[in-house]
Amino acid sequence: MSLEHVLLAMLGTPASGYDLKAQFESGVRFFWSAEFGQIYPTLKAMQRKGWIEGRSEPSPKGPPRIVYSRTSVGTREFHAWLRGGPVMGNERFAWIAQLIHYGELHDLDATERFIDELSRKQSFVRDALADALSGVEIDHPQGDSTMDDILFHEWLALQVGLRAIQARIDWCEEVKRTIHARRERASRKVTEPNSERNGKR
Amino acid sequence: MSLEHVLLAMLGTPASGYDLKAQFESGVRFFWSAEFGQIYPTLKAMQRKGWIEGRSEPSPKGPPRIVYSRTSVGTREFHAWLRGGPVMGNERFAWIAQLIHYGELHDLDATERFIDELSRKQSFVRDALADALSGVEIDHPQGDSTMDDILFHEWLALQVGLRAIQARIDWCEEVKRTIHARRERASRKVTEPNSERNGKR
DNA sequence: ATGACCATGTAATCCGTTACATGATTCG
DNA sequence: CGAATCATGTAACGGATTACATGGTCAT
Repeated sequence: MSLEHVLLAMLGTPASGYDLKAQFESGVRFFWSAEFGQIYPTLKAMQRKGWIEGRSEPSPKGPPRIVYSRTSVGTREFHAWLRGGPVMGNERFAWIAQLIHYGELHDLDATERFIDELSRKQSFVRDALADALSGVEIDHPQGDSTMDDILFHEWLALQVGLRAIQARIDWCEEVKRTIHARRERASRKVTEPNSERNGKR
Repeated sequence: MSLEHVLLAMLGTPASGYDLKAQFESGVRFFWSAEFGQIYPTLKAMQRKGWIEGRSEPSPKGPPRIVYSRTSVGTREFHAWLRGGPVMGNERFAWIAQLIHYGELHDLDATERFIDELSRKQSFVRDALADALSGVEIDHPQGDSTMDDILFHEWLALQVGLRAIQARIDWCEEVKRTIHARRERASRKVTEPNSERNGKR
């Protein structure tokens, strides 16, 4: 289970389940997320395994918090997870599966709307990532040489996230132009039916 | 549930559960996949809803096949799914979560090995995607103008998949250079301790 | 006092993987 | 004969989402 290891990673500095959820919402959310319904039971399971330990602390607002921290066993487990090499999940891209079959609609306008919405949705994520990245880069205008190891790796992760999403957005813009040209050709075929021959197979 | 809709999309041409699994293995596998254990029960559920209907056909090799095809109800459901706009799942990238926390190891060699393996794994997928794409493009050297709607959209999907993965591979290569420079600086700090002052925060 | 936020938790449900069971055909 | 491929299915398990329950504080 990867969630256990992701939480273990975040518990390098002690935090409660509530804190961890908040961290998912702000920043890590682009790469991973989880709901309370999964977080709380998982933390208990990790505690049973001896990877983390929790102590109850009074909270100024609301009920007492349970703040978890990694044990030495947990730290060893976490480092083993890192050194085990990249964990590549079977990612599922429903929107690409949709696009593959969009041709069945024979409606280029619909395809364009689809690409437009895709572009807009991804731009939101891109903007958030770009903000996070520039937050790091204004503090370190000479690049990574002034960053410590922790920040350097966080910066790398932000970079690769931004690159991949920007590549998809660029592709969206390019496809819009391709669609315009294709629609041009299609309408010319209708208005001038005595041209060569239409490309239907 | 997206799997139902993905199967529905694929059943534009009739197929058995076994056929659908084979389609996942070859091509669609980069964007979506499913196991028999999920495919067969899902097909039955879709049949109960009236989205598809199956008829048993004798098979030359092995037991009789159940070939499913979309009903008109299923086709309407499928088109509604397409027109509902891009379905963006909460993608989970465990390897980015790993990378974020890799700084804790304070071991640049380990980071480099991680990036190397990431690059190699992704290159496999890239090569397969590139092959599929060139298969389309050697039949259509003038670009999309000679493709019908179906092929055009399949070509778009292959393109965006390739672009995104290539962006990540390019980033890997760039990071390797960054790491070399960083290691250079780190070793110089050790051999010439009387330089400016080291960048630890 | 109403709603927003703090904080933890359980239960129902669903999605997905793995393992297993069955049995026919074909090729070496 | 044994292995590979064809073909369908069930059961057990694990992972993830959603909904619900509880109850405190704080600001409007």
